[in-house]
Order: sequence, then structure tokens, then C-alpha cells
Amino acid sequence: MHCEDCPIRYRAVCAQCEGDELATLEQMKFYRSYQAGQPIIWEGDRMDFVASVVTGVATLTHTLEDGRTQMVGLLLPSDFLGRPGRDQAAYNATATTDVVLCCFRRKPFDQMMRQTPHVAHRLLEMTLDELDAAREWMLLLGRKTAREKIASFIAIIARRQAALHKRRPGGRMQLDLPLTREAMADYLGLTIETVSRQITALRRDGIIEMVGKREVTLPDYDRLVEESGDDSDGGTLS
Amino acid sequence: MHCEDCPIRYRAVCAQCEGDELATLEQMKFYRSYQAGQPIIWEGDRMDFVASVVTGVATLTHTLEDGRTQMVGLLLPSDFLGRPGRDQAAYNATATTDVVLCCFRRKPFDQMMRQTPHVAHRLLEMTLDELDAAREWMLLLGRKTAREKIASFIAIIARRQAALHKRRPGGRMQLDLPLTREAMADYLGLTIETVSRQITALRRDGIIEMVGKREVTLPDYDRLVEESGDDSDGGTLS
DNA sequence: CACCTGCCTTGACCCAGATCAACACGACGG
DNA sequence: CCGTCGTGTTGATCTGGGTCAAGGCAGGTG
Repeated sequence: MHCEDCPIRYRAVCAQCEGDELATLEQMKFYRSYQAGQPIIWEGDRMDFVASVVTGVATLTHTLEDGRTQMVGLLLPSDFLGRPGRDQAAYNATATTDVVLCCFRRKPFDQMMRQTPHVAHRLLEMTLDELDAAREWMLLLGRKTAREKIASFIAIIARRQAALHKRRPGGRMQLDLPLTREAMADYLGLTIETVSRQITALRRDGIIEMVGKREVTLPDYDRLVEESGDDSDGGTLS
Repeated sequence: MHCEDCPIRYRAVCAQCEGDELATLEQMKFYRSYQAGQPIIWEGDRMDFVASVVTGVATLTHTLEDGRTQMVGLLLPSDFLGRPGRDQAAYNATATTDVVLCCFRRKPFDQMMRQTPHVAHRLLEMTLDELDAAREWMLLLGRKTAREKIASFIAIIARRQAALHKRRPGGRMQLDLPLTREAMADYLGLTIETVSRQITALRRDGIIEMVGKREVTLPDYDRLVEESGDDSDGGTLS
């Protein structure tokens, strides 16, 4: 009856749902796939569903008239997409790798949220986590140097991938960058050239090692964190 | 029995509360005042209440070890302070003018939130609005020029003050900057010198006029918005 | 009154990161 | 096999905003 491997059960909306509620969610749920590079939804478009990322990576971006672009959300598996209670998308959402979404039609979803306290609760919690992440991100954008930005970004990705594997980040570890240099630049408020140069610099200084252009190995996670400018490396896994 | 002039009734938590619920809220509510410059709570401190700003202006900031500071929240009257369901402050909160808070003890508040769907709902809505604001802010920090940042900031303050007076921003209008140059710099990811210079430049170019150091008059709100780099000036009042 | 002290402004100079340009390296299609 | 297109790297140069330094201007305070 319900789908064990759908991450929505574990992290996103319905961690505590049971019986009827789960059945209801299962009923209103459907899947959508997008290819790498494909837009998911455009700023201002009507958005008749909310969703949880099952696999792949999606981004939320804002763009100024003249083309300057800032990423404002990076959605990895188990992250939530869409704003409950509002049917207009506020940002451009794009699939940066192949993406599978587990979608819920807005109408019944909103209604369920209204009726089921712990779903509303869960959503509030997730939104607060996102707000915290956004504020950390603001510190990065406003006050960190290019090198610190790159180090922070890699550390963030490392933490999230460690979280997926249910491990603590630390020591020697391997990870892959799910974004192009351009997307990284948009994440960090830099240009692609600066991103490229700083990655080269971190490589030269032995902070990171790379195989190909996307796979990174960290000889020492803590060393990277030192470069990121953050004081408390902390356990912030989200 | 309940307090008509407490903004918490109108915007923040309990817009739809009635009867018993209101009475409960009134019971757990108390006021606190802070003088300009005084810290309200420090990152990592235990925070045993949540609150709504009644009067004055408070800020949330993040600071790196070496002192670099980024503002991550600007709280004007009716804004909400504190994270429901977590008792550790994640940011430094400071009163930048004299501030009066309408506080609620965390324990009973959390419990009420759990029992009263529309309170949880309201909180979700407010948090989503804050998230939107944070993302707009990220675009500003990552991609706007110093001049655009200043213009955006003034436009944001203008909108919020217009909202307080229940008017649409537009045409000729007057407002006062509730922040020092330093706080503005921390808001915008700039230095005080750059803030000062760009304000001078906007004044020189006739975009803004100033009496004293804090009071601004806009000859033409739309002209300011043009300078801010935003396309859709939009009605985003929050 | 003179003297701070806190905020703000302005000028001179510098540098981190943007811009402009060239090139490297697959992957892909013909 | 050769173009070419998308992605990434590297170099040369430029510039917006940071840094350092010198005042200006209230508002307190003795």
C-alpha cells in the first residue's frame, strides 16, 4: 500500500503519519522526472503541487533583469519544494542533474495540512531549518572571501552527503560536486573564473584533491572547515 | 481582559484566536523592554520565551571569529522573535532602538501551538514569509552593487513603513532609517564608508533627500526602485 | 565653557575579485 | 576523421569597494 523507499516518509512530510493518513498521502502522490538542465517551474508560474526530491539535485534561483543570477535554494534528496498555501512559484526551479520528484497535488495537500497537526508541525520545522540555512548562507554571501566561500560550499556538500550515508563528517572522505562551476558561482555570488581559481588554489594547498572535475576527496575534513571561516564546525547536518 | 493595542493580536500569532485561546495567550504573556544598543539574547544562550516586537527595532546577527558581522534579520514592530520548538538562540539579537517585546513563555506557547491548529498555521505562514525575505536578501548580498544595495534597503524600509501606515508606497514619501550606518553596513554586506559614500551619491543624484542623518524623503519612490536593480517593484509588503 | 566620545563623511590608495580573452578537453554528430 | 559545443582552466588587466587616515558635527559631562 505505501512506498517504503519514498524518502518523503522519512524526512519530509509524513514522518509520523500512520494508517489512514499515510493512505491518503499515498493516494494523492505521483512522480515526475526531469532531465538535467530542464526547468521544473518558472518564477510566477502557477504551481499546483508541492514535492519532495527523491533523487537528483534541483536549484532555486532569482534573476535580475540583466541576467545576474543568485541561487537561493539547493535541493537534495529529501528536500521539500514548493510553498504550502501559495500557488505561485516565487523562484525558478531547475533540475541540475536528472531529478525525480514525489509530488502531491496542492489542494488535497493543503487540506491535509490543515487537518493534520503533525504535518503542519513537520512543515514548520522544515521551514525553520531552511530559514536557518538561508541565514548561514547570507553570512557566506555578505562576509566571506572567495576562498572561504568555496571551502564552505564543499564542507556543506560533505556534511549533507555524510548525512545521507548516516555518518558524521570527518577525517578522510570522498564526495562529488553535484553542480557545474556556473551553478557553484551562482550559489556563492562569484564568477565561474573565481570559482575555478579558488578550487585550483585549495588543490594546490592540499586542502582538497580532485579526480576529474566533479569528484573531490578530502584528506582532512577539519582542515577544510578551518578554511571555511566558520568557528563552530558544529553538527549542523541540514 | 485582553490588550487591544498589542500588535500580537493583529499580525503575529493570534490573529484568529478567540475566547479561551485568547485568554490563555493573555495569561502567558508579559512585556520586556530593552534600551537602544542593549543585547536581547546571545547566540547559544538559552531562550525561554518567544516574542513579538511591539515597538522599536531589533536585529539578528551572525559574527565570525574575527569580528566580521552579517545581519540576518531585521525585526520591526509586529515581527516575531525566537524559534518555536527550540530553546537555544541561533543568532545574536540586539535592540538597535529602544524596544518593547511582548513575550510568551516557551513551554506553554509550544503546547498551545501543538493544540491550536491555526496558531501553528500562522507561524508557518510567518516563517515562509521570512524565508522569502531571506532569499530576496541573498540576491541583494550576492549580486547587487553597493548603490543597488543602498537603494534596495531604503526601498524595503519605505515599504515596511508604508505598510505600518496601511498605505501603498509610492510618489513622494518620508521615512526614517532605524539603523546606524554600521548596522546598515552589516545588513548589506558593506563597510560603513561605502554606505556613507553611496548615500551621498544617491543624494547628489536627487534620488533621495535627507534631513539630518536618519530622515529620508523620497521625491519619487519609483525612481528609487529603478536604482535598486529589482525588476518587479511588486507589492511585497513584508 | 572646553573636552570628550560616538557617529558620520570624505579623501587617497590598494587589492580581491570581476572582466576580457585565449585555450584545453571530452563528448557528440556527421 | 574532423568540426563544434559545452564545460573548465589560466593569464592579463581593470575596477568597485575595502582599508587607512583625517576631520566634522552633535550631544554629554565635568
